[in-house]
Amino acid sequence: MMRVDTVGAVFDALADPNRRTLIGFLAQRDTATATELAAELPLTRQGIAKHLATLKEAGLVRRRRSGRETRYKLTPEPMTDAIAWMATVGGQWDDRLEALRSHLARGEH
Amino acid sequence: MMRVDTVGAVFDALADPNRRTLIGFLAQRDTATATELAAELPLTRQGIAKHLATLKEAGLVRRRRSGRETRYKLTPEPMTDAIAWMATVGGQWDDRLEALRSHLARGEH
DNA sequence: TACATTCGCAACCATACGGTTGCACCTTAA
DNA sequence: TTAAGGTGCAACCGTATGGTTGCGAATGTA
Repeated sequence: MMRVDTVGAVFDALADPNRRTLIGFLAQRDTATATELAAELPLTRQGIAKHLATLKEAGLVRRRRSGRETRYKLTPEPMTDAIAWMATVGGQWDDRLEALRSHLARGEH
Repeated sequence: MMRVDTVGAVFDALADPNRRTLIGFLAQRDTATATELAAELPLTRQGIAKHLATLKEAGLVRRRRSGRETRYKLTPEPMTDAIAWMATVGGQWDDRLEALRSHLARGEH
């Protein structure tokens, strides 16, 4: 379920280093299960599952059950909202961010 | 003092809604003191000061003492690092982020 | 059927964190 | 010199959060 405060949820999700590591793994492997990811980090499967839950809460990941395993996939679209927020507040102070803001505003997608 | 893990510090700083509000205020007022900002939020001056401290820890704000007051100014440059991280991990999955990544990689700084 | 995987839920624990109050220190103005 | 405004530091408190263990339920395999 997508939260109301997308930007807040995204920043909150990305604030944890383990979660950022998980995102890094998911960026390479297309899809993974909690048990698979637990083999890569010094965390229990349950710990991984919790992190994946908050990532899903932020809309950064999609769960799909297939048989007896649930596979997670990265869905980084909500990041653009967070980026847009940063470009907005920082745009008038930083040239690079202003360039970014106008770039996003130009709607080149 | 600028932290080693810039990206982590930035996400951590932006994860708190009150801190995002503070950044919003600083984006409009150029510079402000903790007591001034305390008048805008339902927080004590000390609470504001703490938040400003973590913002400074992330390099998002600059402190400058002038007489008996210390004024804070927004320095959003570190946000570009955070944006770059998102564009990198999300680039291969999201066209908008990929466009952003290549935009940043084109070296417009 | 029986057994092994894989998962989700719940309880639990320690620590980090947001927020407050209290107070001492420095700077400006009377 | 006294008083007031503005800060910073430290102690303190409650809750949120990262992390664990334990266990029952569902799915796949021998």
